[in-house]
Amino acid sequence: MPELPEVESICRDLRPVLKGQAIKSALVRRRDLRVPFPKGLAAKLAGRKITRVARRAKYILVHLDSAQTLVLHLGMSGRILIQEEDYKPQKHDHFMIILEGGRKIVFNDPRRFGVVHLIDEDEMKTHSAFLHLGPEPLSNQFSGPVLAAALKGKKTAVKTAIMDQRIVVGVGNIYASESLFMAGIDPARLAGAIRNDEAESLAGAIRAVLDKAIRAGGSTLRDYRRIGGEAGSFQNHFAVYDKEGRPCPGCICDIGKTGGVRRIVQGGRSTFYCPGKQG
DNA sequence: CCTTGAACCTGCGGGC
DNA sequence: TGCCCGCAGGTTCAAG
Repeated sequence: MPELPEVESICRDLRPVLKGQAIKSALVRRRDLRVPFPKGLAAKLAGRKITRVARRAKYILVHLDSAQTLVLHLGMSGRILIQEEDYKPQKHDHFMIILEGGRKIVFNDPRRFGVVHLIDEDEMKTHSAFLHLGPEPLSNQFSGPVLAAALKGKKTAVKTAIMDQRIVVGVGNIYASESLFMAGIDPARLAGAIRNDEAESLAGAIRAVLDKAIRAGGSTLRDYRRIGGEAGSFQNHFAVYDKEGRPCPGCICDIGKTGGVRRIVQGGRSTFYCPGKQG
């Protein structure tokens, strides 16, 4: 489900709700998601105060006054929803934090590809989840030259490469297709064959697409919601994702000839592109 | 080291 | 109606 824009939107929504709040209790309703819940999680959260909420890659970071950080990953279908005191757990509500005052922060994830860690503050760089992450695309750590260097020598398709979290974080299946369209690059091109000027354009496109998507509150296809249950709206602005057979925006190609937006499978994932603009 | 493909899990929509 | 298939915003692990 969530790529960087969705996770960032959730963090921004969560920040004013959680910052400075004390945790009354927590409820763990099954022993694992993709990996087991941390041992003694509920006991370690009870009584803690939340100091700040941040994001790294597709992880939500809830910093606590115990010099520990609650790390949440939403996998494909995860949601975080704010509920009031009288809320009763529903299907796939696996984990819940109850704040002083009664509000509940609910982690719901049908497919259970999500992850919850509790790590020491000083593990932020050494923990296996963060060890091999690439640069944040919206930071000044990321640029055309940085991307060009990371793609150099890679034998995978450029589309697969920009979804590799070691190259750049936060880009998933939707925004990979959208960024390559904006940059006018054929997704099947070999990463190692991307020229410097193309890497420059692609880096800019990644930033622009992610930024626009954040401002739209992310993309809602099925599972993703804001913390109040509202949908994002960037799905209304997709150029190519899930648009097979349709013309791309402002298309000048002969649809009768090209067949419009094309869908291919790369690394087991759907890729959408315009054969005219990205040929 | 690198690359690829399968696996993890539930739900939904389409075709028969 | 029911069943089977393919498909879905991600990551990890084994095998080549």
